[in-house]
Amino acid sequence: MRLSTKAQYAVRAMVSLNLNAGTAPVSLRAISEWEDISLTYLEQLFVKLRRGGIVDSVRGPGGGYVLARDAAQIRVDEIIDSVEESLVPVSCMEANGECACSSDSRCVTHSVWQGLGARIRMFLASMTLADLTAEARQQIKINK
Amino acid sequence: MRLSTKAQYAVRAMVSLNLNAGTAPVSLRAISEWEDISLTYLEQLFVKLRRGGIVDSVRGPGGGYVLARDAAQIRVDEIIDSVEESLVPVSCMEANGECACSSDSRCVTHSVWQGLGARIRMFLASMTLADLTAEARQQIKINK
DNA sequence: AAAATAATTGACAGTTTTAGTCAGGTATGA
DNA sequence: TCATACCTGACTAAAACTGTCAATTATTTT
Repeated sequence: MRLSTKAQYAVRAMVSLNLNAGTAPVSLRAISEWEDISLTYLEQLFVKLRRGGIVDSVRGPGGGYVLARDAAQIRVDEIIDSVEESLVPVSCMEANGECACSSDSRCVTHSVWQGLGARIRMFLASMTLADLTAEARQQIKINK
Repeated sequence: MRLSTKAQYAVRAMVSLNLNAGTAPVSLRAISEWEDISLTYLEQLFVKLRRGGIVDSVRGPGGGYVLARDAAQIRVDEIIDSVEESLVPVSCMEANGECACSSDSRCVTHSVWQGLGARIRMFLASMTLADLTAEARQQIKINK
């Protein structure tokens, strides 16, 4: 029941992006240094985040990435969805909650996984990037 | 964010065991046939379930496995713990909630994972084997 | 126009985990 | 003692994870 580092990195990178968002776009190189994540790996993640409508890219010198919309409108589950990490706990079950199993007893236990998946989704959908960023600012202030 | 098949199989096998529990112990061979799970794989799982205090084994001819205590006293999270599937969503975090990370921003996102882990645990701890078995009986009745 | 910057893409590879199988050994009841 | 059933450890094929590398395209600055 592990969340992949891909998902963890994506969320961290997004917090970092928002923390350092000024008037100018933020380059992946900068995030790479701040967060100590491989630049090329970040590139992979941000391609997906862009396709997912989470960020917009700005090309050329001084370019980088900016939030596609307000941080308060970006939910954590959207970030994880974008990098293609399934939040459904079992493989045979689709995002809509349907299942293609034959065995009876198997589908009984499925109600458990289905309920679990719904809780996970609900929790991650209840948090926005703005929440996390505010928490991060608080944390940094304490550590000073 | 997948639950391993190990955990899924363990829960299914426990439901099957409880469904078919009479006066005699239930053999793994029987569960293997009912649930279409490899016998040797089941053996691996039940060694751990026994060590986890979920089931007791009865050796010799006519032997098999029985519940170590009443089904209503066996929580789903205990079953999953027994087969050694971590319910904590990130690797650096221990079951106690502590984390050994250095980066500040990383630990900010950790509060998210920590909260998520707690929800998962809470949900799975709220369900007992008796609940699942009752649900299974209901399901079987409907399908008839 | 040229150069520099930065995003974009696709192929590839090492490592780890998963999901089992296989070959035996050990304890128990009939 | 013999069949049954549990117990153990080693082993393996396949998949997923976690990146790296090389090359390309687009944009802005000089």
